[in-house]
Amino acid sequence: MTPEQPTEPHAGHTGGIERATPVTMRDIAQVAGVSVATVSYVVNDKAGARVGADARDRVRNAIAELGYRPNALAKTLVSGHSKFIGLVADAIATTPFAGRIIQGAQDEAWKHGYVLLVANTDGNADAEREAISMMLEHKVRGILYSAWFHRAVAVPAALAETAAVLVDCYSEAGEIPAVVPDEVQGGRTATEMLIEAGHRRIAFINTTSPSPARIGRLKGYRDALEAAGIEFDPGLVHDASSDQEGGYGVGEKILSQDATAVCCHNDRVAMGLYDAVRERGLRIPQDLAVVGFDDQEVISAHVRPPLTTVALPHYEMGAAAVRLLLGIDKSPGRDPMLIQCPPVYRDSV
Amino acid sequence: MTPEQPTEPHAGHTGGIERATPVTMRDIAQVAGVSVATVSYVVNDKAGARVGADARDRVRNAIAELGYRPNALAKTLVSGHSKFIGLVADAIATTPFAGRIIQGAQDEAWKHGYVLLVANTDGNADAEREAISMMLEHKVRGILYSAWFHRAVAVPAALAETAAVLVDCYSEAGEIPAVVPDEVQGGRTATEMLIEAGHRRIAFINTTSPSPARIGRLKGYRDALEAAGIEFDPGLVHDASSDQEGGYGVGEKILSQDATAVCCHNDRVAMGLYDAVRERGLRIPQDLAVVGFDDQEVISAHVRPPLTTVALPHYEMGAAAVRLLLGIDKSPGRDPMLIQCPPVYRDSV
DNA sequence: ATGAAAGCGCTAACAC
DNA sequence: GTGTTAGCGCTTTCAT
Repeated sequence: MTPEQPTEPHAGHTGGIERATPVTMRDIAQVAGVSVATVSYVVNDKAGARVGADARDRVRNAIAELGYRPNALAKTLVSGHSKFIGLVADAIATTPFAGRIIQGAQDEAWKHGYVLLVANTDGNADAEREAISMMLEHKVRGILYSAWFHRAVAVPAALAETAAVLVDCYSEAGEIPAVVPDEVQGGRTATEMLIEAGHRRIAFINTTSPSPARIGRLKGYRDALEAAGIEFDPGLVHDASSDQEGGYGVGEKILSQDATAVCCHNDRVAMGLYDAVRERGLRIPQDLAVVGFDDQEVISAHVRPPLTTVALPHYEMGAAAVRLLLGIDKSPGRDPMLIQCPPVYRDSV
Repeated sequence: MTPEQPTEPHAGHTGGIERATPVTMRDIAQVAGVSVATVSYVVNDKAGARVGADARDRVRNAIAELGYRPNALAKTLVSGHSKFIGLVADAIATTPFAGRIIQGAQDEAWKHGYVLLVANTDGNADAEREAISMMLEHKVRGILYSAWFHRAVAVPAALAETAAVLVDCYSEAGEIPAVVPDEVQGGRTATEMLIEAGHRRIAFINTTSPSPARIGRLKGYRDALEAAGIEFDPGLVHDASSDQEGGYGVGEKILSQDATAVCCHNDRVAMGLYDAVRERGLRIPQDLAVVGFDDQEVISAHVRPPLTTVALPHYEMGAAAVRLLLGIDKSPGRDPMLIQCPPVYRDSV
């Protein structure tokens, strides 16, 4: 050990729970009696790098002995690009939905050697700016900007500084690629499940808030009706807030009609409707067939009877967004990429 | 512009959605006609660095003009420590719980200038090893290892290589600091809400799976009973699976007893119990008062009547873990740090 | 008040 | 086959 090579490496962090001992390539080189270049070659299994078997072994041993970990940050400095993908979300915790986007993105990113840098912003513009700025400073490969429910968003200007993909949201201008659920297909699928079960008088509970879901799912409903030769009856379409209370509230109106089935805006609405139906001593699906939307598992899989529904493809959107970002999938031009909402068959139809 | 300074910066990434133009400190220095050292000083507002007002202005202008962003990675290389905190989760998407841990951790980390590197492992040991390894290579300040429900875990060996804190789980050996919910206090609080409402015959639905929750909450229940001078009746304690089906299943048994109130293992159990109660034409809370546990908002806030419950402090656990990791809070020795489970008053009591 | 230069850990020419 | 060396973008002494 030469005197210039201090035994004591740089002091560890102070405060908090501690750790020290950063073992570097130089340390390995020294112990193995080779140059850092050689160490680099064996660490990276460099193709076309001719390293002697003995040297290779000595390096391997030294690595095992000293517990060497390559410094990904230094690597990044050299190569110019990091293995980070940023994900800015407006509400990680509110619903399991954001979680599924994160998981889809993370799994797909992982496959390609990338890691997720996540930031929650609660929709706060300042937090958003800061988050994006921090990601940019960390030289992310790109940024996924996600919303927890499908809607148009005002894209933060800083996003233009890097590759970006919108997840479960889109920019009206269409300047940034987006991945969103196929609401129309979802609405159609939900309705078809009912039609296939023989229903002809199918009510539709729509949300009161203007959104792609409101427009798209209704269109899907009408498309399905039309395809089945069933005439659309506007009287069967009801607006309600998109939660349990909303579903419970329109229950009476629907039950007083001659509908035999209902498409609900989402699972929560269906859950409220269940209560209304039960209160009147009626049964699902015998007296009224119900289909939900979202496949919010805590609800749909466990109400009585378990709810037949259509799943919102959050996981797939996260994954697709990463593929788009990485150039593995091709962007479908200026229009958002539509992800299918698959049917989930349970017992309410 | 000297010939050695190519106008065209390093080629951007290829494939995927592109971006280029990494503006460096050298570019700024050149444009501002100063040295990189000076640029560094003004960028970091270095205390005690004497920079002329004119030079400072020129640098500022150049930064604005060229759109310079400091390279956080290079900074890290120099300083030795990064601003990353790793978060390894076993199930980001399954429940909103993991999301709340992430959010708590991320908010607290953010406050101290740290960013979260998240990895999902689905409980897969290989994925876990890889995730931790990747975090170590990125020289994280420390790692948060979290479970989505409170339990003992086998701590991956690699965790020993860095600062680590367990979240919503603990190691039997106690070698790593942990942050967990105070199950006993939670059980006591739940029971007290009932006692305060005048109930004396209080049933308790426990989970069938062995866990700190199973043991702790029951103890809290008994503590509360004892403190109120109510004798513990083992016949009032029922085991059931910890979901809606479980709650529904024990409903009949409980209703056939003379209990006037029930502590449920969690909100899902309570939701199932609601169904059983309703089926018999009984009302909550008039005929039976119910308290849940977890405060799983989609359920608790929206069943009819809204459920009085006790919240699992996921957000706080995430935040506390970060504070522990950073040395802002002190670790309570070998025992896990207990986080309070606060009561949430709604209408089922 | 400002600049030159060393060096953080690593990769990739290019020597030998 | 293996070593030397020049950076990657930045911070920080130490001169000037």
